[in-house]
Amino acid sequence: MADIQLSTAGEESKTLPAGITVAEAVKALCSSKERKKVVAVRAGERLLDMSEPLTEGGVLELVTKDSREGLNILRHSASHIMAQAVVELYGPDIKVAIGPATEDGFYYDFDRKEPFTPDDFEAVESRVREIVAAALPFSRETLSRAEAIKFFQEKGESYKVELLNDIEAETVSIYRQGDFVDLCRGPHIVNTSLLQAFKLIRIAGAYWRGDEKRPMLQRLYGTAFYDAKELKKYLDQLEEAKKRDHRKLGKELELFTISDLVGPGLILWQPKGALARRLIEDYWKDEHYRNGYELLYTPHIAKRDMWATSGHLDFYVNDMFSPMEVEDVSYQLKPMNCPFHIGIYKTRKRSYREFPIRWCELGTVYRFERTGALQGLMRVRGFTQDDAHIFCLPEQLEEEIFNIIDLNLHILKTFGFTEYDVYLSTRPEKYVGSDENWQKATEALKMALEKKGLPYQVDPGEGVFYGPKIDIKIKDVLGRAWQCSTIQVDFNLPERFQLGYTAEDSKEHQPIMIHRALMGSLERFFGVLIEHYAGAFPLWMTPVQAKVLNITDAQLDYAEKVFQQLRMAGVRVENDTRNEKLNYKIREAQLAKIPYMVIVGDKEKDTDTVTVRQRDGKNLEPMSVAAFAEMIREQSRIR
RNA sequence: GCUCACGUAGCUCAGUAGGUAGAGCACUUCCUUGGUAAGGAAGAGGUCACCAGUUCGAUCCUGGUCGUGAGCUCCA
Repeated sequence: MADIQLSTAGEESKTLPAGITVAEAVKALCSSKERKKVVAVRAGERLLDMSEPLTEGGVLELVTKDSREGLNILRHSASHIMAQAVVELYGPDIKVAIGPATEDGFYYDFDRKEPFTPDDFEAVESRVREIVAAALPFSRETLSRAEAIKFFQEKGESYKVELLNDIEAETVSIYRQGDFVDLCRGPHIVNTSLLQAFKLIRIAGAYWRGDEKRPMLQRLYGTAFYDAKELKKYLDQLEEAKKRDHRKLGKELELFTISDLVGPGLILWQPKGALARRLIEDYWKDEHYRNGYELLYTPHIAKRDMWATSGHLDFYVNDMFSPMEVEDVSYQLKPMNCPFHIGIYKTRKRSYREFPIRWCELGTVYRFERTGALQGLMRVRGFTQDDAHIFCLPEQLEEEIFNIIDLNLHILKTFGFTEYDVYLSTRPEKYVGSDENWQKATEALKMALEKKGLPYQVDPGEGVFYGPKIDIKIKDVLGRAWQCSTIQVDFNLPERFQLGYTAEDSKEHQPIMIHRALMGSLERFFGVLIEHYAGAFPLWMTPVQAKVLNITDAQLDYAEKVFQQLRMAGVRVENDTRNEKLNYKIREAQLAKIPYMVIVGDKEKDTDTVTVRQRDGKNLEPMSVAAFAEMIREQSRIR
């Protein structure tokens, strides 16, 4: 065979014999240190196993263990190994479906009559370890689609046959390790011994191909890393996330509750949570006032006819609560605030001179969610949107978007979120509005993002049917992403409600409408905040800033005086005058994550001072009550 | 909604070859007046989620309902 020219990215090419395997090529091209980290290579579009022969010259892009892709390869292989273990353990009456790598691990779906139990974990894990110890090579074979269909049909693997029927290519690949054979594009690790750090995480049901009309399969989730330390880090992070779970902290800190009395997905804000929410709302309102918004209030129900006009009955009924009859008229609990704001817009004729009109509302909406979807504060049936609608001229669109992004990032920053993923969603298949408008609006969103210098990803076709949108997913302190902010251009509602304004030409035109929410849902955002701060809120939004702790009953009167003085100075303060030891009181205040403990004993009483213990356990120098109040005021200022 | 698991005092959890229950914390009272993460004692508190069935008898077994969790689906 002839020679071919191969090189790795950025290096000089070498002449090597055609038909050489990837492993041999890598050996020839890379240092031994580099070589150890390589698990596959990318040649053009394709990822290649180490064992694949190279017949054409070109540039090989190394896929290393420390890359995302390299990790995905390991995890994908891990799913095959787990499937092998399961098939070997639970016999021939089990069918395998699919087993890809995911964001933080992998899964494999099985069709098996008996449910897996946590006890099976042990068995599967130890079987996996045996397979790993056996260092079985992953071998790749290619065959025609027809051959593959025949092969899997004979094995009774009907899911694989179905997959094959949907594949268009005439040649497919299968991978074999030991006696386990799976339809797979690859690539895979060289042999099973590379799987050194793995763990089964959980069992769950999953529909075949995500379709609830099709059979429910059993999905085993696991995760894998090249390095045991990485696995430990991941498991520790899961542990940490569990500690921060807003449902757990919400209960412990008495922030919110969900009661059987009231119903699932409906949030009861307890005094401390309600206070934190008020502080968030006040901040939000102030910030909006400063940015030229006007505040609105609108009701929770409206005539069903309105929802017919708005189009919600056509495209949103499944997410709405059932209607109610009032004096023979049908009313509807609101799933969105927009039509109400339109009701206010339509109170009189509007002039272009008024634009942009910026109206905001903390509007509580109700959406029907299937019981299985509900989750703490994160997914509920009644929630408050920090909503706003901006009515503007086409030429104002870009600047308005820019201003919204600006305000958005500013507010997120105040809550400690400075990292985000930004997505621009473009026109979906089903849409309303003219192509020209879509293009203009998408362009305006894009320009605003670029002017702001925000890196973003385009989500083609993911826009809402009525207009393109920007979504901002914030990253919390554990690096988890939460979708909160959304900015959407709407061509639909102005048309449906026949909105107009008189332009310079004294003719009627249709305004552009922007919907946007920054925190998204106050409930969910609060949930994210609880987890982000692990319940230890910053001073400005913590419900209790300080707690007065007296040492003995001898200081009861002084403690009361200090407490009153702080309260009058605007400090959110509590007074713990119970007949308990200081240690005990400190422990409780600490667990309640109160930023400052104000300790008053005889020493303080005699000198008219307080000793302040911080949440981090450090003591401040004794100071006057006035000085402490001033310190709190200073530190509570939002920058 | 679907699959699996779970549902015992305010909270965290024990428990019972099926004979109507227990701990720690919290709560109340008393003793103690103690300087930086739990002082001691006593008391009160539960139709063991709800409804049916099996049984002489069910918190425990069976079925259903409701709720919770993990996913699927969906999304603020």
